[in-house]
Amino acid sequence: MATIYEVSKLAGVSLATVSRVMNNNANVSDRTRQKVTAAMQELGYRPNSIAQSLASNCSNSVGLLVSELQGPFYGPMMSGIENAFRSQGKHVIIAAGHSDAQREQQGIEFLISRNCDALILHVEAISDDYLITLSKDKIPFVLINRYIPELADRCITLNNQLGGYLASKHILEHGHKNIAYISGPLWKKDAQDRLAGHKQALTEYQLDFDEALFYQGNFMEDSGYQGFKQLYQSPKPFTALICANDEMATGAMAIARELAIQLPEQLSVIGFDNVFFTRHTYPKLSTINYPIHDMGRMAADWILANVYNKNTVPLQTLFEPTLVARQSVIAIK
Amino acid sequence: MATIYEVSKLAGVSLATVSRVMNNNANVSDRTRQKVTAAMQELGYRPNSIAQSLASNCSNSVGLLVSELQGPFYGPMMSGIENAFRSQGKHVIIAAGHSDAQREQQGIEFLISRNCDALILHVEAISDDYLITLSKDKIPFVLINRYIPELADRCITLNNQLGGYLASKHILEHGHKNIAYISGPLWKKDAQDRLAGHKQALTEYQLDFDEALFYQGNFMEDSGYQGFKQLYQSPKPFTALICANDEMATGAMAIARELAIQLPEQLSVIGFDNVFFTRHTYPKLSTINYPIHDMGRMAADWILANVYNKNTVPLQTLFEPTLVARQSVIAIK
DNA sequence: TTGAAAGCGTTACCAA
DNA sequence: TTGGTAACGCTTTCAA
Repeated sequence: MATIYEVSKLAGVSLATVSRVMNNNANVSDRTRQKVTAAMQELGYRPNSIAQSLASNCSNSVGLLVSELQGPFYGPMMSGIENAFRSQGKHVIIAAGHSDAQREQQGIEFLISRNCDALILHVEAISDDYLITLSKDKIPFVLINRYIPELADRCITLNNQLGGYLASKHILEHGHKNIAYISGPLWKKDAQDRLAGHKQALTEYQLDFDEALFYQGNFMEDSGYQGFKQLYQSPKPFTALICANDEMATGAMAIARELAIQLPEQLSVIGFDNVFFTRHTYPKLSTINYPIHDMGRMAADWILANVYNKNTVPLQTLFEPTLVARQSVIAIK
Repeated sequence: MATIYEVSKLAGVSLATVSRVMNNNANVSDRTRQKVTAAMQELGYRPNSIAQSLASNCSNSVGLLVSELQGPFYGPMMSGIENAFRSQGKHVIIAAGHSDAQREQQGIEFLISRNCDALILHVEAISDDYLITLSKDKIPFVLINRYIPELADRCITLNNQLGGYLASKHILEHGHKNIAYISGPLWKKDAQDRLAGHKQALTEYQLDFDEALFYQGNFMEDSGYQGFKQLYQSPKPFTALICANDEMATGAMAIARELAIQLPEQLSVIGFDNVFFTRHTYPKLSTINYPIHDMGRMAADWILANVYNKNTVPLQTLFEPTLVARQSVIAIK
């Protein structure tokens, strides 16, 4: 591989000059620039990005930590992020944290050891304290789907409470009064907020929240399955079910069908997230849109602006969910 | 950040010695090793991986090019790969090629410019010739889901023909005789092979392949939808539908339902790939399992063995599909 | 506008 | 078993 040294020799200029035309930075005369460019072409020169990183103290890489590489939620987020960075010549290094505090921490350390210029973190289990401490290090990072007051400006979040409210309101508007709710694990802030939104809507409609119609799941399909089974066995009847995410809604629909419940005639169901497979369920699942792709893009923009000093779109940290009404919610008879 | 130099000073040894204990390579006396380790600890020393890369001419990074970061297929593959590498201290840089020749090529060049030690490529549009030429460069790579005779030892593939055969046989065993087929784009080898397997099964059952019951889709959901619509309008009746992947099967099921066709009573459907959402369809989709996670892992193992000289599991390049019988295929009445 | 030279933080070779 | 020192391929002052 040709080096900058060979280019400079062939072009009859100094290293510094070659470096300048590469970064088309300083003032280089047209004539010189041409000579250098020609030499590069002739040698098929490609700058060594590692050497550039070492000399400039900038690796042009950003670390991305997600809970899972698979599953419907993170794909669109990664996609938005990769896109934004690649067009700017930055690359993204991925790691999975598996919603486990220790593995998340290992992931972060791994990414740091890779000399990333910045981090995008979708972490769930790691403590606020750890992140606050981390923010005192020199490595910049942005948080997706997590709000820590001390780090407010780098938290890109969804208004989960509003989402929960919209879901419940949609159900309530269809005349349902006996509504079951399967939540996410309540140690997670988003699960809490979605539930809070639900309660808010209930209050608005002068309905009481009924513990007997509540089940705490873990955001995974199977807990929707188990949750529904349990709720169904309770003496309380209900005509609608709100699930705090689409995966649990899918699990619930599966068991409902096994129990020979007609959907949506006998039971209206609504999910949350609007992952792509909600289009594949039958009936098509009504849900709340989580603009995760855009939020990923925004995280990338934040870093482009704050770390790489690029001009980007105006930064935004709070995103709004919207209702996606499909066919799984119908008016009560 | 502490450097190796400060460590050497604090420990009272040379740079070389510190480097040795880091790579716990050469013969270092216990006493010296201890001193150095203590010094590292005291300074909170972390090696600079960029400098290591430059000096050792090894970036410890491998590039991963997939068609899409989102969608159900690539997640499990990326997951298998990331896992295998991280446990070995390698990191993976991702890029998307979007099934477009030019973007795939740009992706490869981008990854090369990042000084990856090796590449894992899931490319569809780029030509064999390009890849053969690339193989003459010094950068090693392995191909997933693509077979090029000249590069046979680095092609990790599925026996797609067998898969197509299994799918059709499953349908045939249930007594169906009028079978429609929605294929992938036939410029893709996997689409061809799956179709060939279908024809093979047909022959075995002494049935003719009927052009009127064939539609060429593009592996995307909507082409399943459109394909079914068209097939259904043709005068030929059919009792079973084979789709060359699960996404198209989902699209087909959606329109079938719109047309008030009872599934699976009036129409049996089988897909291909066994992506996770096949569990969410109704009826649950029978399909052919594509062990993409394992194949990703194997690609990683190949690189670990051939590029990083690690001992791994025995290498395997050809994988076998298996039938996953669920509820979308029933015997003809 | 250009060049010389000192880094950047390691590894790896050659001596001792 | 250790140390000295030249790479690795660039960027970035500082001078000219």
